[in-house]
Amino acid sequence: MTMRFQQNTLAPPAIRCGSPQLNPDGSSVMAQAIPLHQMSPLKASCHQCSLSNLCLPLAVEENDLERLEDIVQQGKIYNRGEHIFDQSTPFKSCFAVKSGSIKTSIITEGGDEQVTGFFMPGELVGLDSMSGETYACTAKALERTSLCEFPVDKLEELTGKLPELQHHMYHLMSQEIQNSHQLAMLLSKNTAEERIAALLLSLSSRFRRRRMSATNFSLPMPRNDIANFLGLAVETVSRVFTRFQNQGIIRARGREVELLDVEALQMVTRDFAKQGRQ
Amino acid sequence: MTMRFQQNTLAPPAIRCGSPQLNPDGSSVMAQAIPLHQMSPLKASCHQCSLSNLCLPLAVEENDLERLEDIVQQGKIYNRGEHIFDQSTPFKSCFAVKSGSIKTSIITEGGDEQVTGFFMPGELVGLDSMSGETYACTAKALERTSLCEFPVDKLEELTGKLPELQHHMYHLMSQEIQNSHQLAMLLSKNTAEERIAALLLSLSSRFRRRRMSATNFSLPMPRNDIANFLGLAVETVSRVFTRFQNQGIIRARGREVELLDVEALQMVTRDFAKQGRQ
DNA sequence: TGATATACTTGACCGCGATCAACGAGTAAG
DNA sequence: CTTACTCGTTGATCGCGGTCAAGTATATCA
Repeated sequence: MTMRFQQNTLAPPAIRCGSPQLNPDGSSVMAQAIPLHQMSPLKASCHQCSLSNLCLPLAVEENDLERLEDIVQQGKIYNRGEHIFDQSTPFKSCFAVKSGSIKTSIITEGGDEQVTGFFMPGELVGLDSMSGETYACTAKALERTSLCEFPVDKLEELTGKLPELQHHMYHLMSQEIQNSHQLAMLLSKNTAEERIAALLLSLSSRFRRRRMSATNFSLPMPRNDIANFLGLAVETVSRVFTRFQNQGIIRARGREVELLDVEALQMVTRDFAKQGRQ
Repeated sequence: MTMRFQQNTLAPPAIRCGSPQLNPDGSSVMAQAIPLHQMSPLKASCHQCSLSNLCLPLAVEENDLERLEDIVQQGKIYNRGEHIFDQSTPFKSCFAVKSGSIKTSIITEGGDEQVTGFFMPGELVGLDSMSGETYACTAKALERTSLCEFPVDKLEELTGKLPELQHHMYHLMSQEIQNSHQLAMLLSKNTAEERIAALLLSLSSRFRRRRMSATNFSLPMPRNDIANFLGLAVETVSRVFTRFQNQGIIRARGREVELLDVEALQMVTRDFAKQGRQ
């Protein structure tokens, strides 16, 4: 019983061998429909969560789901721009994004920032922090965002009892490493156009996973964060966006993006320019 | 009882808060002294291994060490340049470096390579592969290298029973993520000189951890791999090495390196050029 | 309605580092 | 010894993308 769930990947689906497999049961209820300020101290209900096939419950038997619900604190709401934790916050919990989106970044003592990831509903934040007393990065809500909190001590205890869950944790962390390697690859080998194309495709496939439009979505993050994440200047990001637009590959107005020619985007990411050489 | 072990980090010690803590018992037996072709089907002896305070045994009680020894296949020897696994090899095991060193890299379908890490004695390879059917990268011995093999199915089973070991696995994987983030940061923000200084300091601290000279060592990898890892051209690496040499910061002849002025190297990594601005 | 940010775009310039090319040095095989 | 190879160094040129600068939305708030 091997469950696969690709979290937060940058690699275009075609490259990442075996593109994201979706459980073919369409849960139709959208996560966004959560009533505001649902500060319910009531018991969490992973059972009813529309993301249960993406999030941690994915790896938990129906019978054991209750044990996961016992440890999770559900539904904390963060406003746009709000800090969730930073490098000086004592590490206590991992967070699953329920709705909205967040960014994580490392901030050096020199003051400059490196965005290390964007996290969208169903994805788990904080896996990079499981080796220290404080969080290894800073997390900020990119929009109004709802998070489920998993205290790590409880979580570790539970994974010790549920082999499937433990396996899934290894799985997720391993994938986080792979994503980061992909990012490194992107940063060291690829042009500005290739990087941006890769990001757009990554976002696209992550929207698709949530059964939303894969070609028509709005970017959760400002150009600024895109630039930082991809190791570019904001101006360059802007230029590439307009270049893509002029080529008819995308249509972008502000954060609203429409992918007009996904194939073309994929062509950009694969190194067709370099193919002649090797 | 929290054990800390920094594996394979790129961040200069001063940045990485709380520099690597060493268990103050100096085990003097060198790992290199392993007789060639010791294909011993005999039981492994983590007890006697000089790296037991760096490697997985670090997180296992004296009493339980035997259970770890039960699952490990010890002492496989690989020659310089020899493949250990690649992206098409079915994922089966993680490997601990016993002596020598290896590099891991991703190779795209386009044929170009991105070196994702160098692994030295006491460090665990394969953590990025725990989410797929095959390894996520390609591993190659940089020199004559001896590895201990941990079959993952057995390992997962064991970590389910030994909470300390499970915790340590999370710890290591988390650190792998952090390292990769540090690399991404380096690649997207830092100049050639800063990247190379960071690598030299990283290697230095990893040699120190093994109680070897932190200022006088020989690079396990060719310039080629350094360049690839740091997202630079070989020529640039060469130029920076000679520049550092002319500045009296290092002395390098071939792979033999001597760090003459560690402080200066640290100065290079911190962004003193940028300090005026922010 | 205005004012003050913040986000995004576009243009002009220039520097770091890639690229191309040649060369030196060490090693192995004949 | 030559030949062929890999590895490392150094020089000359050029282009991508960073930087600086100005201008244009789009917000938020008094």
